[in-house]
Amino acid sequence: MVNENFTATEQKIIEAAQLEFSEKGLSGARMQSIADKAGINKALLHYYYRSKDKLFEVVFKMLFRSIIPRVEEILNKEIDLFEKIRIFVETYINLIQSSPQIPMFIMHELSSNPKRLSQMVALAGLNVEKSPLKKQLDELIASGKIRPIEIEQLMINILSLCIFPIVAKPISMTVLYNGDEKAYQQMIEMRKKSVAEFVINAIKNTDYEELT
Amino acid sequence: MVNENFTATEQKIIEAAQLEFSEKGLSGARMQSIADKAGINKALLHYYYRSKDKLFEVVFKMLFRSIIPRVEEILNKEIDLFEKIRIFVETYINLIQSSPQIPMFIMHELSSNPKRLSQMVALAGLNVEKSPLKKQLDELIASGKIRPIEIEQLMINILSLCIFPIVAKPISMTVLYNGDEKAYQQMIEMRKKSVAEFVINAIKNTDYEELT
DNA sequence: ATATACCTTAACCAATTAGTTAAACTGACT
DNA sequence: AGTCAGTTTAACTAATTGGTTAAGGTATAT
Repeated sequence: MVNENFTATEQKIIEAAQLEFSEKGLSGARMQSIADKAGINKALLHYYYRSKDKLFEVVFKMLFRSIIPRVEEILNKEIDLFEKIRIFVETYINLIQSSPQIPMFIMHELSSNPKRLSQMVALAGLNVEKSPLKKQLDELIASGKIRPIEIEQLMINILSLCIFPIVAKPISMTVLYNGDEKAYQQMIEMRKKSVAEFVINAIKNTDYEELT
Repeated sequence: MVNENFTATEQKIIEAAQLEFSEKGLSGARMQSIADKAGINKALLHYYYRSKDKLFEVVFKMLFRSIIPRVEEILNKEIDLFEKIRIFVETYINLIQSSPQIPMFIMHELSSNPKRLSQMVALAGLNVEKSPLKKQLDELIASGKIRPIEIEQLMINILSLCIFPIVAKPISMTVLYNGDEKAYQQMIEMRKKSVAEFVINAIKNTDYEELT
C-alpha cells in the first residue's frame, strides 16, 4: 500500500499516521501516539514531517492517489458492462474491506474541509463525462438493453452500495444483526456478489428480449 | 427537532452543540465555540452541562432517538411494499437533506467509539427480524412477485443509496460534477424518486407476470 | 578518521482548552 | 424587601499537546 521512494522509517510513519488519523481524525490524532505506533519517538517524527498538518496532507494525498487509478482501470476496461460491474463490486469491496477505516477517514476530513479535494481531483485528471464507461453505457441505453440512467447516478449508486455498509459498520452490525460480528461479516461477503446482481437487475431492461 | 421539557437556553445549547459536534466531531469541538453559537458564555454552558462529554452524550442520544421512530413508522405501515419504498426514500432523503451533517456525525463517532450504540439500540427496541416489514417482504418473495432477498440486505441497500450520496457530498460533488453545486443538488433532488425505482426494479421479479 | 544522515533521550516552551470560581447583576415570584 | 434561579464577566488552574532544542549515539560511506 505504501511505497514510492520512501525509506523504511518513512513507511512506518505513514502507516502509523494513516491508522491514527483514520481512528481519531485530524484533530483527535496525537503525534505522540503516531510516534508510538511507528515505534519511534516524537523528535524523529518531527524530523521527517515538520508538523501534524504536513503529515496529514501527505497521508491524505497518498491514500487518494492510490485509490483513483484502481477504480479507473476497471471502469475503462473493454469488457461487457455487466461483467464490469461484477468485477468492480468485488474488487472494490475487497479493497475497502482490507482497510475499512479509510473511506470514513476521507469522508470525514473532506466533510470538515472540502477545499482539500478540488486540487486532488484536478491532479488525478478524473472526468466521468468523457470516460469510456459513459460511452459504453450510453450505447447500451440507446440499444435498449438497459434502462436510461445517468452515468453519475449509476456510479454513485454502486459506490453507495459498496462503501456505506462498511463505513457504517457499527450501525449496520448493531441495528441489523444485534451486534453479531459473524453475521455482519457474512453479509459483507455475500455483497461481493449480490450487490452487482442487484445493480444489474435494477438497470437491465426487461422488455429488451421481446423487442429484439 | 429539539423539544422535551427543555428550557429555551437548554435548547439553544443543544442546537449549538449539535452543529458544532457535527462540523468538528467530539475532539474537534470547542466548548467556547458552542457557547458562542448558543449566544451564551462558557460558565453558563458548564452550569447546564458539566462537561463536554456529558453534553455530547445528551446530544448524541437525542439525535439517535429522534431518527429511529420515524424510520420505524414508515417501515411498519400497512401499505404496498413498492409504495412503502417510494415513501421511505423520499421522506428519508428529505430528512437527511435537512440536516446533512447528522449522519456523518453519528457514523464518525460510532466508528471511533462503537460501544455507544449498543445501549441505544436496546433502548429503542429495534428488531428487524420480527418487524412487519419482514413478514411483508417474505410473503411477496413466496408469491414470486419479487426476487429472494434478505430483509437486512434490502434495508442496507436502501439506506446506502439514501445516505451515502449526501454524506459523501464533497466527493460526489467534486468527482462527479466538477464541483458544480447546482448539478449536485439536482442529482439529490432526482434521487428522491429515482432511488426507489432503482430498488424496485432490482427486486421485482420479471418472470412473475408470465407465471400468473 | 571523520563527516554525514539517521536516531534517541529528555527536558522544555508556548498555545490551547476544559473546567472552576467568585463576585455581581437581573428579573420573577413571594 | 428578600430570595433564588438564571446569567454574565473575568480571571484563574491544570492538563494536554504540538513543536523545539540540545546533547549525544550509531552506522555507513568516503
